[in-house]
Amino acid sequence: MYELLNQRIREIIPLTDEAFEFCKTLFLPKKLRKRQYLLQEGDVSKYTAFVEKGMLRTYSVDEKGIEHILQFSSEGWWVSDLYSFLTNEPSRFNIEALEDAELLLITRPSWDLLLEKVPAFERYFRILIQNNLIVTQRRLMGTLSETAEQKYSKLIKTYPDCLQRVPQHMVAAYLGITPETLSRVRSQIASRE
Amino acid sequence: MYELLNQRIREIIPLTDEAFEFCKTLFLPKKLRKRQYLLQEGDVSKYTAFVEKGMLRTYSVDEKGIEHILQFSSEGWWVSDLYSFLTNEPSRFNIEALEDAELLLITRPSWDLLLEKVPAFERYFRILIQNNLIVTQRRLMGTLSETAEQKYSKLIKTYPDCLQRVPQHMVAAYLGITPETLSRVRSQIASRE
DNA sequence: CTAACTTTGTGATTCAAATGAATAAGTTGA
DNA sequence: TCAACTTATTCATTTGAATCACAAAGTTAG
Repeated sequence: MYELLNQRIREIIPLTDEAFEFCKTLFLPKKLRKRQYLLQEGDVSKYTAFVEKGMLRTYSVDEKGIEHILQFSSEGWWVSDLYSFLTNEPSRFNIEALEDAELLLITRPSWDLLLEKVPAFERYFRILIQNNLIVTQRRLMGTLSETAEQKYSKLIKTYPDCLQRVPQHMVAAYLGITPETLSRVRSQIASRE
Repeated sequence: MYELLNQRIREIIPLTDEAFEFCKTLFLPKKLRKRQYLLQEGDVSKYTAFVEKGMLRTYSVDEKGIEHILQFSSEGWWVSDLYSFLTNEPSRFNIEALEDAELLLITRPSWDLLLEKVPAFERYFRILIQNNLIVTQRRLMGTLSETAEQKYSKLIKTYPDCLQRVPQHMVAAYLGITPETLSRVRSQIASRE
């Protein structure tokens, strides 16, 4: 436990052992069974979580009852509803474990303390959020310009592993297409080879 | 000049006058005429710009030649292609002045220096990027779940001023719909009142 | 001032993907 | 172990928005 967290942080910022020991004290280990929720719509996102093991999805449900997936989070990634975590407003998102998962949770007060006591973490989170912004901007532009097939093709190139672990109808909910369309796209691609 | 920058920074982080004086030395004032480009596709984004005056758009052109607008930037906002600025890779975006504009430019080396000498700026940019990520995530989810009319209605609620300054076909390119569809949506909304 | 260009609005037609419906295979748990 | 649920596929039909085409009003530069 904590090895992956340690490793991921040190890939981005240098950190003394002492600082990491302090960091560790702020996290709360938590296990989730498949289909358990880290966050449900209407609740406040009390924690930001680092994923040690497992796979989660962050999704919202629109007025027609259709689910839309914001992101999948596997080992080494962070997950929360940033807006709710920062403002204490109720979240519009659900965060659900798709596999049994092991998480490290940090509360808002602990997170503030971490940023205050170890200012290098301002840089760490700035870079993390920056990278997230870049991929989200790209996904947004792709959503506006690409066909269903192009979106799927790009996804299998970028995250081939994710598709092995996630059911197809959730991949469709991530791409913003119906499961039927995804099924058709896949069979078309397959027939061309 | 610099008053707006000063004000916007101090809304988010406290800063000594000395630190702001240093900060000022790192920026290069630049005027753009309407239709001039700050960045063109294929070039590296050498600068991040703070908008003192005017309105710009950041857009990309897809393989069919259709323009898609990532963002509009008016007074008090920052603009650049973050990815290109950080990696020195050629940009896929164009940044164009929609009105005569006054900018404050900062290069990557100066930006690094600013972060190094005044670490509070790590926090400033972290918060800035964080807010940008939140609105981009919302826009992405809206793109996946909303109809053309819902997207437009939300936009006029959120940025009513922007619509006064930007031609309709660019609003359409921002929403990811055609100018014809936008025209129809507008007349439908108007006829309902 | 006016010709060229930009911007907005409407109509007819087309198209990609959604919807609705049915089936079958795979998985889960009592 | 077998019923209940989940998942993936394939069909016919519908639909929201794109595309094509044109007109008219507004703006700009020489």
